Amino acid sequence: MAQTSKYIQGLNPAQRDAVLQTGGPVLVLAGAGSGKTRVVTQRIAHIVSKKLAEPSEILAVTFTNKAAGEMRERVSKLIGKKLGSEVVLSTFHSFCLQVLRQHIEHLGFRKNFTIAGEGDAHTIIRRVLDDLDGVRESFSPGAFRAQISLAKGANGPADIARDVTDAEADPDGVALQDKYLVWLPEISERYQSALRAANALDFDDLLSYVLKLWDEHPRILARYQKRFKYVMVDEYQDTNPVQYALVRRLVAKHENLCVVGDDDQSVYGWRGADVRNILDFEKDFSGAKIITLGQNYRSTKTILAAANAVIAHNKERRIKKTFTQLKEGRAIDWMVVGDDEHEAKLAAAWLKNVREKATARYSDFAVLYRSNNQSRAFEIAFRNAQIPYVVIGGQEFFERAEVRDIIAYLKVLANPRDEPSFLRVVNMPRRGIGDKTLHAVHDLCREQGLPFAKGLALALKEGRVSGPAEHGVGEFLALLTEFRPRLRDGREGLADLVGELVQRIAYKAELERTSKSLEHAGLRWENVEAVIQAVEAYEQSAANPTLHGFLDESSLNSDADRSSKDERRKTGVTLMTMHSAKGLEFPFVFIAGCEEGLVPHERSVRDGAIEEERRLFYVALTRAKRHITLFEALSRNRHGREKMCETSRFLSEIPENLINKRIHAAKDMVEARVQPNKGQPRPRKTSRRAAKAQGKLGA
DNA sequence: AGACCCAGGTTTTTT
DNA sequence: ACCTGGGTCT
Repeated sequence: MAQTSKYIQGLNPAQRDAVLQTGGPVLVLAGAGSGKTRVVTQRIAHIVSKKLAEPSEILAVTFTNKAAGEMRERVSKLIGKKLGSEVVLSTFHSFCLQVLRQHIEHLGFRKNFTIAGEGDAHTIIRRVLDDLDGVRESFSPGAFRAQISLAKGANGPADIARDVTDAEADPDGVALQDKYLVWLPEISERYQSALRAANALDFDDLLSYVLKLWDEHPRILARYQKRFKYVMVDEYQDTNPVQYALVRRLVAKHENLCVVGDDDQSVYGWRGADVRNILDFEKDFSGAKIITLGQNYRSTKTILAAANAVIAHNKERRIKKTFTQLKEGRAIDWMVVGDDEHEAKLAAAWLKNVREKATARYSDFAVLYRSNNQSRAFEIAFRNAQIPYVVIGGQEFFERAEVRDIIAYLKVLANPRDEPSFLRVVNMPRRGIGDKTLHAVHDLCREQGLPFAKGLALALKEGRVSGPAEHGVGEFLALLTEFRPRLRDGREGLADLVGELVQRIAYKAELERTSKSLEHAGLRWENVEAVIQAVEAYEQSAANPTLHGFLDESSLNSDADRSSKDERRKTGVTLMTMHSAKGLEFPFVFIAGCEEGLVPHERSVRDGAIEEERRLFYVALTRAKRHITLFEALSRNRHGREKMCETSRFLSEIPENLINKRIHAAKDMVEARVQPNKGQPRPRKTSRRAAKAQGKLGA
């Protein structure tokens, strides 16, 4: 140990290599459960302790705030709180936001720009489509939004242009659903200029504008290159082309780049992640060292063998051997059930059974499914069986209408040009300001390049606002003029001010007026109170709290709910999608809906994305430490129709000796299965009832 | 402005 | 089945 760092103790040889290999580009291929986070954190500690760099000269990038938080905690445990806090450890987006808060004026934005969330982006696109004849009727805003985001993450507008030229060159070759590509450049351009006019950036802009900044201002880039002697990227298989380009620029000087990831766990291709980044690493960074962390510390031999066998069917991958020294464990159980209801009921009974036999806690179990709507049956069954549970996913806190209302007020106060936010609050609560007034003001602003609030004031002064709107406009302007300086000068508490603002607009009364029931209004009011609490929490934690600081944090932290969910996860069964399960582990994992159409999903089959679906199934399997139960339904309620299902192809890829198949469904249904589509027509109810009756025998 | 009705769509999610 | 969004009527 004489000359090695104390931070390599207790590591296996591969992990040690990864920690010690600090110079030059390194790819750490970290199989599931191979102690990846441990390697990254110890590597940072090693660099600091060997004085290879100051903590502030190390940049570690993750994808989620949660991952960043956990990593910071673990680094702090190793090198102390003070040094730990100096390491630049953040998500791609928050790192880029910091860069832009300093330099955005080079790109023609004002320093007080706001971030347009998904809701804002949607609103802008809707308005863009309204201005274009005939587009709104044929296409939904969502399709454009998704496509624009993809293009911006891919390589900027150039990619859109190329797609469209292809489409125009061969109009007949374009599938009907791709016809909207023709509209894309126009809409994309209008969307971008609307954002620019609003002095706002969407999430993709945060990244691509940093790239632009660095490319147009090499001296700014040089400062960052010089500062960050060591750069690490977690979950590298999830990076998109823009993120790849950012990393590439940043490390061009020192070339001390360490990326960590697992190509077999790349499940975000549909949102722009490019597996080639990890597959081609040594081509992109010459002289790269590749270190494989193959030892799995999580799962039994059975589970790992099953997962390995499944993933071996993929062609596009780096072959890596993963192994475990843990014991054999119990065979995987494969439950064949009648339908989705039966699936959930059997799962509940089976769960209780396993919990008792293994003296496990509810929190040791997770139910994983492909799509969120599958949670419903489990929620009902678990409630009936008195099994505590938490559903992860669904609507995010900051996307709820009442929360967005309050945030929109704050955004307008922070950035008077923020048009989507402005339009959201100008007549909320009702002030008699309708379309007529807004159109007039909008034109005025466009003519003179004024922020909305200024335009509103001018319109009022010039008598362009008439009738009931006049009073309302005056009231609204008074609100802005009063609160803007008070929020800006920082003499009063932020949370207090927000509370006062909410009072002033009589928001509680507004909720009571617009809600279906008083109870519903109460729930929504709780969310408003939660916003104020979030402001308070931010004020406590930030060194120098500002309104912008809070808005930035809440934009980039849409999962403010997360901590409360994490708390509840400690007491109950976790219900979530396979995607959200990535990075987590549970002693007992139930995988629901192992059928063609769900895993792999029918749309992925159509798009030819089978390998990604297989990786998703692999992720699901490798979440389990002790035991997996697979559920397969013979028929399933899809969009209100009962449909016969076929077994997921992935189940046949698991060696038979690792599986214990049990048929719980009614015999006649199993027989009907032999010829799935030609089976004699049978009233749906009958088979359902049969399945239910049989369900009681389960477990 | 708000209630009501019909049509369409429906994977995965973070920032 | 269920939710959203848009259009229409009061």
